Amino acid sequence: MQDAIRAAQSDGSLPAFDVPAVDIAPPKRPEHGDYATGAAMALAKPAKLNPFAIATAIANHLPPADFIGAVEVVHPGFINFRLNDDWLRAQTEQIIAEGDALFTLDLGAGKRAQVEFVSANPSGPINVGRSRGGVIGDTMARLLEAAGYQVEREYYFNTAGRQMRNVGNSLRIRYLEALGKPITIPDESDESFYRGDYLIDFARDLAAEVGESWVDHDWQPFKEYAEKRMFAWIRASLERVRIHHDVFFNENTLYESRAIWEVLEALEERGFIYRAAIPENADVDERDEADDKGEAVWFRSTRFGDSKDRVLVKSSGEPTYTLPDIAYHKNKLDRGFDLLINVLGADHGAQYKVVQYGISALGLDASKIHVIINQMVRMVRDGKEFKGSTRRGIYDTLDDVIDMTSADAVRYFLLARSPDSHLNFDLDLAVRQSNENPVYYIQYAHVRCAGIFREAALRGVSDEGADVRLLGEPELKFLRKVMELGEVIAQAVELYEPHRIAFYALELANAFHPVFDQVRVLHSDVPPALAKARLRFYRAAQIALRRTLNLMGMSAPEHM
RNA sequence: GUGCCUGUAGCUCAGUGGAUAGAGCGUCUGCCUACGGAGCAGAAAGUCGGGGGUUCGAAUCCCUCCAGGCACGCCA
Repeated sequence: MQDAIRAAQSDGSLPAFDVPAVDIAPPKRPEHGDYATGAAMALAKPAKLNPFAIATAIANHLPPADFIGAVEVVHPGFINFRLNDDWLRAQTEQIIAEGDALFTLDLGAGKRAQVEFVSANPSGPINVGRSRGGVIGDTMARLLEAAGYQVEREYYFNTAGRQMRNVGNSLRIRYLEALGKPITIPDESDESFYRGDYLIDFARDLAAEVGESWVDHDWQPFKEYAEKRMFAWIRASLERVRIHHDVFFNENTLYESRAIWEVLEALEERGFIYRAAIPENADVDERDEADDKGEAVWFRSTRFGDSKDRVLVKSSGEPTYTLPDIAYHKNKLDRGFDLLINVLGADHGAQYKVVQYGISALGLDASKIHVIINQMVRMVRDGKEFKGSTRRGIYDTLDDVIDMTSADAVRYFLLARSPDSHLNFDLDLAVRQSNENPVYYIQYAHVRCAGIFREAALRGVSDEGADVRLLGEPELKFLRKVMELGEVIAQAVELYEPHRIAFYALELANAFHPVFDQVRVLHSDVPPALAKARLRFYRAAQIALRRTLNLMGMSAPEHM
């Protein structure tokens, strides 16, 4: 397109103006072609010509290409393109040749990307809310791989804080309980006590393992035991939905390596640090409290537009969460990734801003870091929201939801929404309609392909030596949809919107089923040469469907 | 109160400044002597939360109001 505009300018068909980026996209209505652009309308002003004349000039200067069929210019100035039918038929062989690597792009060739997601501390089983970030992150990673990136999946966690100490203490109480020792379970108002049933199970196992030998131990070994068990559980739950991480990064290593203190020094050298009891821009209320507090170390985040400065080191000498968070992101950048993606729940969105300010304050390139903030998952049952509680037998753990539906359904449900959209997970619907949801519609398309090949094998029909030029219009319609996959991957990666693949999958299945209904392979009316060609087509279709399912981390079943 | 997110068909949600706003589910009407009917063909169903503005053109960008969610600690 841009070449055509330049060519038109150079021979005087169009006046001189800066050639803009041109959007070409499949239009909503099929009669408007396979791809269309309204670029001429946008150029009307700089070119000082009417849009139809511009569109005509561009169309006349388009460089020849074998994949372009008809080009038409339509009032008020749209240019509509149609793919060349023979080129499209030939794509059948191309799709089969590419196989499971179908539409692997070179966007990220030679580049390394890292996706950090889930990152839940091992204090309890993973819930559906966190799993949403898990599915988004893993799908993003799969899409980045398809775009050509070398991808690392990372899980960041902290086991040194109060949260895990409380888990250790809670397990210790349950352990003593399991041994029949006199103990008192803290009441509901004590939020430091973890009430989940799983700690009772852990305690029983531990008691069986070590007997009474731990009765005089403090919380520490209990914490370590719980941590080990919890991580094994979380990893196993994630594995059920085909999520795994390459690197588990312990925040503690940033303390051990003194990395956090180096970051603090660097910020200080750059003038972003001061020590005071209250922030420099404190309001009246805070001034009143000044006497009660010792001196803390502050980060001048207000220089970056933050509403207030942030404490990095408390008056007790202990760092807040913010300091290691900044150090962690510096660490990621130091590891030389070209692209860093961080999948966070909405409840961590504000904290991320401060990290971004910290990275900028260090003089590092914050533009390599991209955050996908996903909104909360609301669990709904009987039309009402509920908060999950394993103890009370109300399900919101990933395991529970998988058990009630399926791993594939969970992946699809959690993926098929814009991350910005609040997600209502209706348990009744997920359970009751598990056979009616889009997951099965998509997978069924793949199953139907598999069915054809089973039947073809029985009847001794093969696609060897097929002539794809025999394929008809219904098949071409489906191939046009397949050809959009590359653009879907590119957009999902460039916009950090992995949910796009889920909607594409539905469209692909939607394009498939009518063809299946209409285009028979193993029927007496179908001449052998045509049957071969059609079988070849279904082989390509199956590959495209499987590729799409794989990108979503879903299985491509042969039977249902 | 401030910041971020959301508001589109009965429900759950897509939608890139473009042409007549889409899908799944639900509802209604047809289609099983053809490779799996978990399917196909079709229909009904919309003040794109309200109001202004920018633009040749707005669900999309800007302002404002309304409604809902999340976050706003020397917690982690």
